[in-house]
Amino acid sequence: MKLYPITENHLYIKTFTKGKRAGTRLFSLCVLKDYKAERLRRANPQKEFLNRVGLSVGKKVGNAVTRNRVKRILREGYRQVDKEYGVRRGYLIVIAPREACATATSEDVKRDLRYALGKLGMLK
RNA sequence: UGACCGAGUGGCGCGAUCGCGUGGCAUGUUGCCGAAAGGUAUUGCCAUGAGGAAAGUCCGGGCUUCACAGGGCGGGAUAACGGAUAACGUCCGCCGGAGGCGACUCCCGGGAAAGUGCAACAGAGAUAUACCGCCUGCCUUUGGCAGGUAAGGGUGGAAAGGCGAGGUAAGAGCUCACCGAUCCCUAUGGUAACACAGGGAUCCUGUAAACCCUAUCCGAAGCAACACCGUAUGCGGAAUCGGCUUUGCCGAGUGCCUGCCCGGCAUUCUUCCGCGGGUGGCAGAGGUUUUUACUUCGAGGGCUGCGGUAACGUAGCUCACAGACAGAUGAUCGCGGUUUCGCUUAUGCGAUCCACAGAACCCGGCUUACAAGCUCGGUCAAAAA
RNA sequence: CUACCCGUGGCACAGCUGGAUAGCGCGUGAGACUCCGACUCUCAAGGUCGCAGGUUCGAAUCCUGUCGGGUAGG
Repeated sequence: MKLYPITENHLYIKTFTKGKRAGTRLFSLCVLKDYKAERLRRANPQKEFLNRVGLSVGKKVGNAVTRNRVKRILREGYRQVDKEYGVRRGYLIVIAPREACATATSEDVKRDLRYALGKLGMLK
């Protein structure tokens, strides 16, 4: 199950302003229904709905090495949560880490992701 | 043993599971996005996948385009000397100066005698001067006026090189000896800067990291360069000329060469330019080949030999090494290593730490950041022998 | 990638070109005024001029390097 990134800036803005939010100590997470989900489903050979995940890591988090590490841990955490609990498909998900994320471990990130996604009713 | 100086190395390792980028082979769909060019998707296997600074973007080059014609002005950079190099503002050696007991370190190190500018306050006076003082003359003699003087006082960062003798009314490089500084000549050493010795001339404040002068070098822009493909529907901008002796010439306009001028090139028509898409550039370059593959070259890496004080050069062998575009290296576990701490006779056990930091066209340097650990060479001091 | 700007008391700025006093406003503290506050007035404290080196008699200012922050263009 590969992760599809969000590549357009306007989708980030739209998700932040119109989507549902859930915040934890480590990050703030926004979810919005994907209008192009049907098209993405048709492009996929399995004909499944997909989630597009965007990571908005600001310069406040740290230097380039730290920002890359935060993104890797978040992707790994999302992958494991999706594998163990199952995330509902057809949504745009934007995750904006806070500064505390720079020192967090992967266990912390996974736990917070599960909490935030569960709060928004995204888990099956 | 302690303190210190210089140079270099190093950048945690191995294994298992899950996951990611790129390339290849197979598998698989005739799907999805797009006007087109083109792009993209499933699964499996194999290969491969960040640094010494990838960073800052401070210099130099390759590469690409501009018409890779020219001249002048302007602008920028460098600054003892010799060498290395593709090139450099880099590196090596060396000279001079400064610092240190020493190993050694530091220095934007041309010209102030081409010209201009500036030097607050203090001081009489800041590039030219007479406040006190000294001397001479005159007068109406507690003193005043005129002239001479740069020795002494005081100010200042700097006051006409220092000191002694002669000289003088008093003085003064005014003259002379010695010393000092700058320049020139000769001899010796050195490729040279320069050193040392002798002779001559001059002695004139500092500042060029003020303008400037001298010598040398530099065309401009940058991979968002640029090339090719596509250009449906569009958006923005420029021009739609004039005269004559009419297949043309001249003027004018526009665009470009260049920041400006001269000079030049293109164009003047239903056409040109810019923007919006994609692929390449892009993983060193060239050649042969349908591909695979082979081979050559180089400013690539490693090892060895030779030359050179060194930077470096050269010969042989060997290796082939990331390439994205929301941006790929991570997570978990196990074993081991390193630092520190605690317990322990030792062994050992437990905890802890492992930095700075992420390629974006590519190289050579500089600068900055950096946890331990390790190696080599040298200096000084103390003690012991 | 290229071009450029700014770092000065706690805060926002001037002074830099053309070198010689570090200054203004707000804020802080004390005092005066008032029955008490506010306003106003007076006084005071508070500055390695981002850092390091250099030029100079003398550097916030000039030069070089460096650190941090920011702007514009394609």
